[in-house]
Amino acid sequence: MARPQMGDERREQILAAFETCVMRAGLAKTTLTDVASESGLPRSLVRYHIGNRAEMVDLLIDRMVERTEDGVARLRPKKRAMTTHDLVDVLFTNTFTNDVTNTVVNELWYLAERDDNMRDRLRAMYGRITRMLTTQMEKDGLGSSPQARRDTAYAILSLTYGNEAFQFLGLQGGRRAAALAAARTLVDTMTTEGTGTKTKKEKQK
Amino acid sequence: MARPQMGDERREQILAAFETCVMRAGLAKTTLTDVASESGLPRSLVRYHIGNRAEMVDLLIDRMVERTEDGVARLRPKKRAMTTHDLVDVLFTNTFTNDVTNTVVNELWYLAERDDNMRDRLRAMYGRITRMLTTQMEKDGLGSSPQARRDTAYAILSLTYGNEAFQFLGLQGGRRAAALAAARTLVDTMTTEGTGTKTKKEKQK
DNA sequence: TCCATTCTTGTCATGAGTGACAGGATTGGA
DNA sequence: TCCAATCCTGTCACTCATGACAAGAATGGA
Repeated sequence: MARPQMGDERREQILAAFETCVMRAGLAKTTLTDVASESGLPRSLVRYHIGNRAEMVDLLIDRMVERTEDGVARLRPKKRAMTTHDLVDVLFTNTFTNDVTNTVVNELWYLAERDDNMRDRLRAMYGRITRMLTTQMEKDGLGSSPQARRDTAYAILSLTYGNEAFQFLGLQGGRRAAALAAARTLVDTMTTEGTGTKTKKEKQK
Repeated sequence: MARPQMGDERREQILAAFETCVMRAGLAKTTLTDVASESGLPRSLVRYHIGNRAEMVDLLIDRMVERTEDGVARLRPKKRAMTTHDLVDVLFTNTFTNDVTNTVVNELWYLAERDDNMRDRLRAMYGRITRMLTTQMEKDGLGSSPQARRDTAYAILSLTYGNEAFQFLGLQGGRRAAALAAARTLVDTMTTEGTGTKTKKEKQK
């Protein structure tokens, strides 16, 4: 062949610039020209390596979903045995905490409003987190049935997501702790497996 | 004077059309031409009555905030005395349940991402709901301190909001009940006022 | 009737964003 | 040296949304 291929590097460079632009102005308002000047490349070169705007957006979406899924997956191998409480803690402190990823993921939610496929992808993403929670609960002997575990996991995830939204809104400064405490309460009030007794007043050892 | 003023009617007509367009395609992608053809008016007439695009958007925002606040305010005079549980029920079943308003409010959240003023308005809106909750809790003798009440109210609101998001996502069909149950649990696990006795348990701190 | 006010129509210039493409430059291998 | 793949540059035409405005129509009061 001939000239060495710069394609991958260029694409990376362009997508990074794209992210920066989206962060600054939002997806809808980011133009090819913006991305070009942000990346220091002429627009035609961006077009050459990335394709048209739609393709560029698709690439960004893949990138974001992949990154988030990786983040979620990395939670699991937490060295020593993990309790449901630990997992909940991690959800509140790590998962939705990265500004740049978060902002772009918000864009994905916005897209999902009118894009079935995007909705599916998000659903899969959060479904995975839910499953991770229920699995952990089961390991810990929490919940009287799969249904009960799913319910609580769903509530916790909702709480996490809503908290993140209001946190961003700046509705009071330090309310994250309150949401976390509430999530812990939800875990504590689950019935224990087998016995069917409630742990309501039981301090978790 | 002279010709009768159509201004108000026209503006109403236009804003209604605007809403429909936003519902269909999103705020960013809705053009003056879209609104015009949706309302059956020529574009220049839309411009005459509404002004430029920015002013039109401002009007829509006012309209949405006002409508939501009205909806919230209307929760209060619920005939007979209301319990905190009732209020929570209403939050889950009534507040975030109107498709058209909801979709547009979502747009407001999206705007808030990069608009300080919008963020302030949303904060005020949800702050009002929070206050309504804490007030009711106090009436019912729930919570050991204003701080505790605010914490729980915040958690419940987060839960409500997150649930609404996932509900929209279609993450499982009927999980709304699970979120509501969780919210009720949070209320039930509050300490009671004055006596210092616990409703169900107390292990927090 | 006249007229000021308000509404309505149609058209234009401008600018932004996009996709397309012709042609040049660079590079490693035959 | 030559060649072919790959990368890069500059420019063009097209579409679309916007703001501006001139000119006309309707209407109720003086």
